[in-house]
Amino acid sequence: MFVRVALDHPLPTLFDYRCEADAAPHPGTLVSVPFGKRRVVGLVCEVTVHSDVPEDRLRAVDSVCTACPPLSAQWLELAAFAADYYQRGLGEVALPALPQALRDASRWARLLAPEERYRLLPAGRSALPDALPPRATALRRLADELAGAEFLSAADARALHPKAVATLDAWQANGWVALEVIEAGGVLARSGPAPMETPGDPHESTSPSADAPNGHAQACATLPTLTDEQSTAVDAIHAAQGFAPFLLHGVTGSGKTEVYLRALAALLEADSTAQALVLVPEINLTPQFEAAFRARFAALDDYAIVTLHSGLAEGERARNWLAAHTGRARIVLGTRLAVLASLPRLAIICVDEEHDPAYKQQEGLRYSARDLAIWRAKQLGIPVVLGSATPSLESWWQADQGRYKRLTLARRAVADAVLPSVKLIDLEDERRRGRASVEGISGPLLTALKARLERGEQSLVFLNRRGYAPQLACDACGWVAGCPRCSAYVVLHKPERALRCHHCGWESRIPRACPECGNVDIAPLGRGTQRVEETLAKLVPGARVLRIDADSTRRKGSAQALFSDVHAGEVDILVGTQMVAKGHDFRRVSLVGVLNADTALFSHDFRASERLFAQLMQVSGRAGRAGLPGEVLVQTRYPRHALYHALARHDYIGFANATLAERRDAHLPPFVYQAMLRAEGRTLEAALAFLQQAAAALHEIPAAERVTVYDAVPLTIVKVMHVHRAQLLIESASRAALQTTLRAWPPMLRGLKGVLRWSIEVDPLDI
DNA sequence: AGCACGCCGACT
DNA sequence: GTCGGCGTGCTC
Repeated sequence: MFVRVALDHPLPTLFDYRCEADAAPHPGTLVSVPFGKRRVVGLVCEVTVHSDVPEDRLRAVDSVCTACPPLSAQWLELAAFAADYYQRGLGEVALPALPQALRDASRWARLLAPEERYRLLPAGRSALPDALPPRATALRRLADELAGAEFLSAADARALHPKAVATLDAWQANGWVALEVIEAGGVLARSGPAPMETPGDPHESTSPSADAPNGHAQACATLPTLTDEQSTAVDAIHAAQGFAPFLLHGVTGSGKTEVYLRALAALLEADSTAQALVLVPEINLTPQFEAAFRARFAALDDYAIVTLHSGLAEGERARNWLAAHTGRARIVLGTRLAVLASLPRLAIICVDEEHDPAYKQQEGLRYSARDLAIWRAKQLGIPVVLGSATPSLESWWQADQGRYKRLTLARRAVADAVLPSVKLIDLEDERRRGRASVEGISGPLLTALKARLERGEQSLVFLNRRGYAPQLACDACGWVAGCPRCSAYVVLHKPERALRCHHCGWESRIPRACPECGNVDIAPLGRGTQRVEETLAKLVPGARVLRIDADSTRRKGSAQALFSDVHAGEVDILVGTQMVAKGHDFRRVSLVGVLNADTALFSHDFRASERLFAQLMQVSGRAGRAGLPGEVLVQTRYPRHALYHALARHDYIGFANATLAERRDAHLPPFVYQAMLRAEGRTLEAALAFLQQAAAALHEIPAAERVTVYDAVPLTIVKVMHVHRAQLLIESASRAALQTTLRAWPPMLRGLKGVLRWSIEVDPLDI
């Protein structure tokens, strides 16, 4: 017997291996096979009695993974669709979709072994670390690890200190920690009391059901009353038969989450094995959703609700993935990678903030999790709910065409909560009146910030640029600090006293003088979050200013801690990048200030304004969610720009319709379909030459007659890590013509030389 | 993608 | 005389 195996490898072919006839694995099974000099894990796609590969070149399957039941035919079909659509090999799609632990044959046995882990109990949280001798650094580190994560596995503890497990057993005797044993397949046995809600959890104080005792019946008693709009939406989803895509267009704070919760509850109650998939755009949003889902579905056990995202430890990711795969998990909550999870009983998919660009994977297989979610729903004949206050124009257009059913939540769900008032601060006008901004903060914004501080309300200042200043420049000769590996300026990071390249991570110390002319008067140019944080601490005396961005949340779990501080009211002014704009339910924020948004208005990227509008609507939506009157102040030099006018009127529909009309006239997506060929070469010339040959090769593809081919151009950041990059855009009004062309292209491209790497991206977001 | 083989410049 | 640069080619 032979098996045809998909491997994570750029060639799109399957590889044949011999196997024993009586032990032939089913399709969908993981196997370990010899490949060249290595052993790799592959996925069995077919079992046959014949192979075209000469006998002497065939090798035998090494071992078969029994820890994991075979992936279903439907899942293989999903992987095959994604591979075909995004022009990759099946193995390149299927294997990276699996948790790393499953791709390492030496760990298969341990996945079956029961796992022990320790969880810090409230008693331990208050007793530790004061009970420890001040110099017991190893013990303190152990306590820190426990406090910093939900739990600590015995293996991790042992890695920390050889005697850690003995210490943990002693702490367990004290009632400080609980030992949990997870049997294979995810059965949880506890040795201590059930863990309490962690203090500082955002939902403990705000969600009435969080305080309810366990049990579904009790939780039901405290369900929030639905608005008429929410009821209509829930009823429509509930009544859906078969494949039913919904576009849930709900203004910020209109209670889209409640609609997901009700839609899920109906399906999960009707079928005790049904599974639901809920996607969120950012890891940071999973804790808040997880808390809401656990509170609502308290009757389900711990493993019935699992998260899947790249922030999980490998072991936990494997366990959660297996829980989904075996059907034990009823609700899977995750980021884009969760769309490729194996869910044998999937009955509904919700995609929250469906417009968010984060759903587009930007390396490796560049898939759109939202688009794959819709494909999965269609494959299975189930409902899919796309929620957003600012739907992507693609989805909005689908709804216009009647292909998605539109559900509208036009009002905020909390009684008395209305949409915030949006005011534009004309920076030119301020300057003309002699009221210059101080360090980028205009007078009206400063006044508003001080007023909120006096009233004990919180403010959020949004600026989509991290670091201290985007450039460090010399006044005398015009030198600007650049990255030696990339064609980009380096960003000044003041707390770390470093210059850092945001494209490759290169870092250096801040020079004392200009390396070109020796002038010591080099100065930061422009503003990032660090600089604004510093400025606000100076300008608003007494305010507790907190910055949340990719730099301040680099350490694992720190984002959650920072957000908890905001929810607990320990922060007066929150400064942040888009990280703070998305989805968070800040109850005490009544003012949102937007700095420096104008740059996106005149971008060459035709999607820049759509992104900016969505981002500003999102961040505006953080204000006034709990009934406080909310105010949004946008600093701009173009107060008459149509985008800002639509923002001030909260007029997504007007913006969407106008922008769609422009796109139609300009023959841009969603009215054409696009694909991008990118090439990386040692020189720009090599990359461009490759793309020109690639464009010429299109003449040999008949379907390409209906495809428009643009000129090869360098990327905006031409050089990253000493590699030069260029791209070639092709598009067609016919999806089929584009797909046929794309299928024929890679074999030709593989024959071309002179380039380090090339890749095709279908439906690119960044042009 | 890895990982080999293979052919030309700076070091013990 | 070797170590090691990355160009080319193969993996059932």
